[in-house]
Amino acid sequence: MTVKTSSAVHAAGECDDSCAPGSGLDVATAARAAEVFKALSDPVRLRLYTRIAACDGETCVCDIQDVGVSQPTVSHHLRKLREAGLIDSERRGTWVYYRPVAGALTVLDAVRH
Amino acid sequence: MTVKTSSAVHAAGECDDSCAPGSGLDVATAARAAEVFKALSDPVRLRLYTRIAACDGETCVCDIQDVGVSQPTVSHHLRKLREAGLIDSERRGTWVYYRPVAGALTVLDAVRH
DNA sequence: GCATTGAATTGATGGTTGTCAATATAGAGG
DNA sequence: CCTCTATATTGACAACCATCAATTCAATGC
Repeated sequence: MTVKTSSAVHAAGECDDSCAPGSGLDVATAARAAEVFKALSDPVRLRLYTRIAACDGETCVCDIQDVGVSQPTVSHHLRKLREAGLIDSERRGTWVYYRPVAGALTVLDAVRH
Repeated sequence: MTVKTSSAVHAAGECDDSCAPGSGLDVATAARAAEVFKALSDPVRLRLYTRIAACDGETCVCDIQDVGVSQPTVSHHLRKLREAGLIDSERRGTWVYYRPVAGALTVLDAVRH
């Protein structure tokens, strides 16, 4: 249902559900998708992730420290991304390497309708 | 994270930037994209948006009140979505109608690769 | 005018978040 | 052993957020 002229489309105290009531995401999908969106909702975190994801291989943490925040803050954001399942880390000697988790962003397609 | 064989890839005190240093989002784009992600980072807000976006036309607020939270909270979330530029509202008589802003999600493509 | 209904705002509250300084942990190399 | 360097963790603090009850605003109808 689309247009409704300002004439009395609605009965008293009742409004027509013009659009499908079951439309939109279900609760479970919305919860999971919201987690991913939340993980990417910070500018610093977004830049960290896109830099990691831009690499086909892996990225050394030492290469992505220049994002304007302190080292502990970078570590904090990387942990958030890891907990959200967007990236994966691996220690090799002194350095730690990060790489994107394949298919982690497919949940976002649920929004593109 | 799993430990791997430690072959000395890095020289002492210096780490190779194997990936392009200019990769990832620039500061401005990241800031804008993060706003959109943040607007969609709440389960309730996500369901509200997807229900509005699922409609080709417009959606009456009265049709999307059943998301498990109180009426003021729904209004609060709709305001957030409006401030983020994702939806648009219009009052017609007693009821208020919402519709998605076209192309508001194109920013998200910056992350998909 | 008054009463009613739908939606937005206000105020308060408990919880979460981003940030940094300080500290801890882990490995490499004496 | 000890020192040095690279990440991670802890603790603290201000800012923000999601939620609801109470109230206000807007429009309709009597």
